[in-house]
Amino acid sequence: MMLEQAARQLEALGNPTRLSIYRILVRAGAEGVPVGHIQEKLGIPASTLSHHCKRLIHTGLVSQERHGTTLICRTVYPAMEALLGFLSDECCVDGSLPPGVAMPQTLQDA
Amino acid sequence: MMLEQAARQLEALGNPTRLSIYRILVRAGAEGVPVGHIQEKLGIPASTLSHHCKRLIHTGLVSQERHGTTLICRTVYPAMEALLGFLSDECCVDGSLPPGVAMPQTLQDA
DNA sequence: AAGAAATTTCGAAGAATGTCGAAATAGGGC
DNA sequence: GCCCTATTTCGACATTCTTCGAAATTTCTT
Repeated sequence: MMLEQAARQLEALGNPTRLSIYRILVRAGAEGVPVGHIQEKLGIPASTLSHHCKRLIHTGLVSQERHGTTLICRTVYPAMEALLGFLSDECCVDGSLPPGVAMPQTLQDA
Repeated sequence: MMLEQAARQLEALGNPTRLSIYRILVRAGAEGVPVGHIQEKLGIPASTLSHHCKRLIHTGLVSQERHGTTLICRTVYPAMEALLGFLSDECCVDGSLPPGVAMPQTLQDA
């Protein structure tokens, strides 16, 4: 059930705070970002941040590495690529639309 | 805040049942799929399915069209592309990894 | 207009989330 | 060993999900 895994990761990203964290990490690249820096940028309590980080880590989208007293978070790119791949393959997109698709209609809300 | 919108859509996809629904719709293409057919495939109560469909529709990822007594659901491809675009741009991936990324490490769990 | 078919809306109940402060842990430096 | 910094863990509480049956709605058919 690859779908279960994908759902867990999508759910993890489906929270404004966690998506913000993830974006910060992706943009930081291989260097990674100390938890403390993320906290400064987001301005949220450490306990809340820690909770969200744990959730991201648990799904395999993010990894952590200790450097002295600071914990550095990093995007796990293969995981991200796998997720995007799932959405593109299992669910298509990438230009090769599924059989019968005729360049769809627009719609924006929420 | 494009991020808010993306988070809402990711959250919508971050549920196994809804991701299954979405996958069925994407694979069906422009034809779309009647709610009843989705119910048969998933084998869940109509009220539950209706609830999940509403959620997907509310985020703009899915649209509905009436055909007599049946309601046909369809993927809103532009929305999907926008979401994938957000993940690829705001968060990169597509080969053009962010500054400093050196082809990452592996990691799978959860 | 009556009846049947396809879905949605309406509660309700239990499970899972999101947040936050206080207290506990891990690592380094003196 | 003690203190300081960086984070996590531990409740706790309010909010939002998830599910489902029963009843209401919409539309077509006769």
